[in-house]
Amino acid sequence: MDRELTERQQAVLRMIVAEYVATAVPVGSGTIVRKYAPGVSPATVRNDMVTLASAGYVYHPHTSAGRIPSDKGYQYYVRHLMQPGELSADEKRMIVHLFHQIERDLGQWVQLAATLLAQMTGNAALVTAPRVARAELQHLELIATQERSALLIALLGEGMLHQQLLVHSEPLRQEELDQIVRRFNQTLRGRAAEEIAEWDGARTDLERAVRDCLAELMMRVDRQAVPRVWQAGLSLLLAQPEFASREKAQEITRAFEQPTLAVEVADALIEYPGVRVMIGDEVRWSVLRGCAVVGARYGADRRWGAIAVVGPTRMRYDRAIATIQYVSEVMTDLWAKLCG
Amino acid sequence: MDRELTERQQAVLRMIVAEYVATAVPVGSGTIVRKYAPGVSPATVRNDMVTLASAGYVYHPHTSAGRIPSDKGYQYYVRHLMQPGELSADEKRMIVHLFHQIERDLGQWVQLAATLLAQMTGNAALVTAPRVARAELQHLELIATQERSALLIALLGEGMLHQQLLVHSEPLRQEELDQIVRRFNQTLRGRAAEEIAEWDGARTDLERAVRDCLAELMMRVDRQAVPRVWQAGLSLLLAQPEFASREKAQEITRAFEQPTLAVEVADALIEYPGVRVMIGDEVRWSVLRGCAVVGARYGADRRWGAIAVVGPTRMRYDRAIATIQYVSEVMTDLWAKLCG
DNA sequence: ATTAGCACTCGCGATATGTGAGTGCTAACC
DNA sequence: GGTTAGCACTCACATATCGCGAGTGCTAAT
Repeated sequence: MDRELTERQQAVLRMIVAEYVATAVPVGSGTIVRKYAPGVSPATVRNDMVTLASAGYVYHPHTSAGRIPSDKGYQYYVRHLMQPGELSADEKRMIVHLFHQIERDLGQWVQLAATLLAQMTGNAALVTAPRVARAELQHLELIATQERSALLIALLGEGMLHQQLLVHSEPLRQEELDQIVRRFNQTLRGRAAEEIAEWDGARTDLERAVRDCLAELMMRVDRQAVPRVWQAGLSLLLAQPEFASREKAQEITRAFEQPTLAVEVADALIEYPGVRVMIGDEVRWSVLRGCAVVGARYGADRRWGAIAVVGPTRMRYDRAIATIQYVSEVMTDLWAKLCG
Repeated sequence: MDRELTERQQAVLRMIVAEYVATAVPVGSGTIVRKYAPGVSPATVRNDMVTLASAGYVYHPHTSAGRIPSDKGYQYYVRHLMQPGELSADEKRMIVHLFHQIERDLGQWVQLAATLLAQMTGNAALVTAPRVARAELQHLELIATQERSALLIALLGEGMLHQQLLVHSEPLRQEELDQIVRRFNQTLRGRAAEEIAEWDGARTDLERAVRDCLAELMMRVDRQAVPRVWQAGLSLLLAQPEFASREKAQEITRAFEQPTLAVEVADALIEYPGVRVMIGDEVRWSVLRGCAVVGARYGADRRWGAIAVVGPTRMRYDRAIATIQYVSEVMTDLWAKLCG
């Protein structure tokens, strides 16, 4: 069953994938001959198709229809047949330009990445902000807002700001807070949530309150499996014939509404370097049944975020891979520049 | 044409709206008699229906179908016929509880509002973070991150944090930055972007760089018509029969993907106090054709955010209004507590 | 190994038909 | 005058039927 494919069988599979990705219509032997391989007879192509079908690379929805690549067929295509795509110089310029335009606004470029990926690939995109396994304090600030309350701001190891309200029983003075901030920053830099919670260097009630508030914030960040998530391009997905039926459309929309999905996808992508392609049963999330995911991590050190394109298995893999590859590189560079 | 409706005609309109909202099926005279008004004959109801139809409150899709409320009919219903709904004590408790659970995480409760509104009304929800017409500096912070770059953090009048990267030609020392921060906070508190840009109190290159960076950030906030926007419940909308067709589904999905929509809706809601109901042609955004919007502002002073429920005109208006009413109150209280 | 020939399959769109919920109208009724 | 029974009429919707044609699988010839 699983014996080697001949040259021509591989070519036929490649053609079937290319044609089906482009048209979403089952590909018949006639179409192949007409468009791709003049000089061979349809019957010959049909014979190869039978081989491909019995090996599980293609199938037909019913007897008198053309062939459709199976998940296994797409996997084989991506691994052995596809010639790697490359973004045009113009596109690369545009990407770099867009990212550098908003270079200074840390919050926005993750959202830009999602929009960009969606537009360039014609599919939906998921992007998560970088996350560390364990939050470490990088810098603390306290701002008095009302008489007895202050805003506690923590810059954590992953380079993101987090905030929490601190309410105290006594009136607060900004100078007092500044002093505490200075001491805490000197002493607690690089510490994790538990270490801060157990730290016994707090001398006053207020210091203890700040310590507890900070520890609580960091524990929340640790616990919270939901870093900030961006997505884009759901409407592009709904335009694909795969999601023409109402159930499918609702299913995918619901899937995109739960932020946990993006987080789980990101967790998988963060494990290894490089672009990862998941097709069919390789996509382990049941809500994404029938979808393919192309993604990669970005960032550095142990601070990784993830970018991904989600679409039907009938997808321009070459383009998706090239886009993910390039955007993740640009973001990694930018990230290095931004937070050392 | 526009003469007063009789008691019974009003009752019939109310029944048509109630039944159509519940079932989404055109309402016939038989159904009305069977379910709501035993003792009257279908012919009588039909006569009233003719009156309602010629006054423009109802119509039928074709001759031999039941009646459907028109936009005008819904408007009349909301203004004259509907008995105001009220959330149950349990629901109120739940809302307050959920908001207080995350009370201290300023970033999350706007998102919670969206999810909550969507779930409680069965429609999509839009929520914008509070926004001021003109950004005013409340507090500044600078954190050295790399040798020549620092993170500039500004707490602005609307109570939200904004950040921007500051890159300098000379190495930066945190103590130096702290001094600048102290001076800037004393001098520039309450100032707007232009005032800061024109401020000539900066003495060193670094101070000038900080001033320019801060002014740039605040101008960006001013310029940027896009405050942070949350949405939820799109999948609930797609489950409604109004969006069963592919075009409708794509149209509404695309509408929700552009953040400008939420901003424009919010701008309209911020103008007046109280719950606002927009139906049919009262909804001025073409992408929301055929939709109704129930929304209100929240916050205080000149710092308003907006919450809104977006659904088909066939909507449980009583419930939507009660929910918006209550949630906006809770959020306004919370807001007052959080940022004075 | 390749190809021409051919009978066969079956989804799809077009057409026809029956059904029934619901209407509008008229005339009788209270 | 408002209300109601009676009745012919309308029209979307569901179901059944049918022809078309793209595409297959098999066989036998090259």
